[in-house]
Amino acid sequence: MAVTIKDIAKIADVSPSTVSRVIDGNPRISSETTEKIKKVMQKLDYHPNMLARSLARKNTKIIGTLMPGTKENAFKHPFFPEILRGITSQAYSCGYNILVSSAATSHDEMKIIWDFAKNGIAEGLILMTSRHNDEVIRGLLDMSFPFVLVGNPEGYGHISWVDNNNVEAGYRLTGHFIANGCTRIAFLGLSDEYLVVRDRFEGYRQALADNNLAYDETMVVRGAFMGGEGGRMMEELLSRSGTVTGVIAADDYMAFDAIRVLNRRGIRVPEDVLVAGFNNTPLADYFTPTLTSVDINAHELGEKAFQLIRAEIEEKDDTPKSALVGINVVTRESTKRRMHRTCGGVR
Amino acid sequence: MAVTIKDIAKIADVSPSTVSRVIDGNPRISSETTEKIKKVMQKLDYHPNMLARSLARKNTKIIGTLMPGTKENAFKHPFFPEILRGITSQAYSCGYNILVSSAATSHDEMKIIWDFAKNGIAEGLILMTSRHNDEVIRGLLDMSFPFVLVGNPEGYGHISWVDNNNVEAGYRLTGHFIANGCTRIAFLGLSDEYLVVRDRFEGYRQALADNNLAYDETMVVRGAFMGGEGGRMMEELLSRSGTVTGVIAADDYMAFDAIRVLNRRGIRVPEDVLVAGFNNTPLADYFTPTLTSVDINAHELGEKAFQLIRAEIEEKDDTPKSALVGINVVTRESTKRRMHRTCGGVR
DNA sequence: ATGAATTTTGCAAGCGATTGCACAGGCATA
DNA sequence: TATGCCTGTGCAATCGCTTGCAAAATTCAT
Repeated sequence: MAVTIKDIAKIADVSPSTVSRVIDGNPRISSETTEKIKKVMQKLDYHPNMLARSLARKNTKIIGTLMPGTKENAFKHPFFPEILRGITSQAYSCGYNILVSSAATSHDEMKIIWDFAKNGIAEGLILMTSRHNDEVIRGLLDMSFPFVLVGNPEGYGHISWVDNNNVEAGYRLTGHFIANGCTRIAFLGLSDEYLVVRDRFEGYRQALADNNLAYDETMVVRGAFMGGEGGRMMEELLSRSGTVTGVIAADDYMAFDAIRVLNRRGIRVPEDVLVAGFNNTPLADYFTPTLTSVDINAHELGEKAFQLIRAEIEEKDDTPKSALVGINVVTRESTKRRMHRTCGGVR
Repeated sequence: MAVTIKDIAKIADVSPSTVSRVIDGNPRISSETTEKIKKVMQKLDYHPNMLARSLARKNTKIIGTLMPGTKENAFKHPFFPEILRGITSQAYSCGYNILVSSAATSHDEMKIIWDFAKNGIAEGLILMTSRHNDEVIRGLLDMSFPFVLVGNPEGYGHISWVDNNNVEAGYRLTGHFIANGCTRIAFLGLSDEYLVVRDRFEGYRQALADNNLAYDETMVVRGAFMGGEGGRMMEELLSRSGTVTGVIAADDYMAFDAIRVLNRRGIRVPEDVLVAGFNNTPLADYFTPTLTSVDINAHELGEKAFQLIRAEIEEKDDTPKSALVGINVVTRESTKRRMHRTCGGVR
């Protein structure tokens, strides 16, 4: 088989323990023997067997991750992969490895998490599925298995998490509309399903309030976060009575759909109505008009998540930590106010 | 610590070997003892330690994967994550786990692969970065470490791979144009960097030939596969002399850029020119006009890749295997021929 | 030269499983 | 009763590496 620590020991004429200590960089080994052993390792292209090492040391330097399964068609949203990239890049520079899995059903999801936690292969978990079985979280908590949630921790008690400040995101995007002279701003896609949306909406309300704009329920349309309801919602909005000069959609794709409906009715964006979304999908740059959106810095979300879990594992400090990752409002054509007149609006 | 096989053995009043055999489903254990042991395992919520098991069995049921690093800004392209999903879904149903890593530099990339292969943690590798150091492949081959390449294997000798038939993809897409009455079809984005592109181009040429259309070099514009050169290429094409009635871009994003240039010049798609791309990004459905594109079935690519590597590992048959994954031409507005007149064309 | 103090190294017992082989019973056959 | 053959279990070595503790080698002071 492959070359083992014993082979090295034999050839270098020392004991395996000594070799082991050299691998570990233990200062108790004289520099001569260290040199000698290193040379042998080099020559034989020796790589320590991680499994054996992990077994003996009781640490694997492996973190498990669960990506959203098919149902959430979340992979249409490039931020999950981007989070994953953030995780792996940090992991790499810290000498960790990342185990990924994805499950179609929530039952499988739970099974995977459970295995990761129980079979000793992962030392910690990063959870990035949007909704979790409470049971899973409680289970992990009970066995005090380290994990961090990417997303809003609300309702899960005292756990570690990283997230954007979505209230701020909503607030700042709305502020951008207001700064552009919009006063009749609609919100598309409110739902109870995702906390992100609720928070973004909350930011929207706060911004209105802080700018002395009345909150108008007829400007809010409810609908699923994902699932292509944007068009329907926009139509519903238009069928109502009030004037609309701006539309904030809970997600970029929703905004795209909304814009298409507007165009179909001869309403121009941004000339007549300003529109923006969230998540800053690559699409936003290619759509016509290019879409103003809030970037959530997914890569950083992943990096932070990894840092948190690593800290928890290595420092054996299990008091929950958390981190907020900043957002950027990326302004593009869809909210570019014409200078020569105030925003027109429709109806 | 966690409960071990010995604990189970002690409580069930049998030896660890017997427990081990029950875990393994060994038929030599009587059904009574099996039952008894299973009950104990259940009660203590026992999960075998994968590390120990792997060490003893010399198999880990772990496959390593390398995702493209930042540079290739490949994550803009959702097919990489989609391939990964394909891999993980298959892996899950076969009881395997997937280790992912990503590297920024090709040096790091190589180091990762090397580690995966040498430290005994992965039994096989799925390579999905577009270009590899030949050195890596040769190294893997030399140590006869199982791996499969997602992409064109050309130039690597006799190895396992899965890929689309990109020649066919180009052929069929071009055929679609021709069937719609286009005869002056341009190809945007030819380059030597990626074999995919070369193959797609080859298909384009074959389709022209098979339909008795002359191949015209002035209809081909070279340019980088990724990197936003689509606009520039389209302009270059327009600055040339010939009539153009159709544009095939080597990639969707290129096509989007091209369409924008066309629109800016008052040339309408599809009324004046038909346009299509490859890869069927989600964007294709949202762009105006919606874009005809070739879907590469990334998910299936991933599934197949996993199946291949698994077969190679478990059957210990290291004769290289390969699989082609079918493609679909998804026709959308951008190539929808107006019925009342033939395709106009420009210049 | 001698004993103490300090390095430097080796022994051997794990880590938690697997597995070839031996062994204990039970049963049928001679 | 002895022999042979199953069937079901257990022993103990093994996988490759780590680590507490003790032994050996070296250094230093006296």
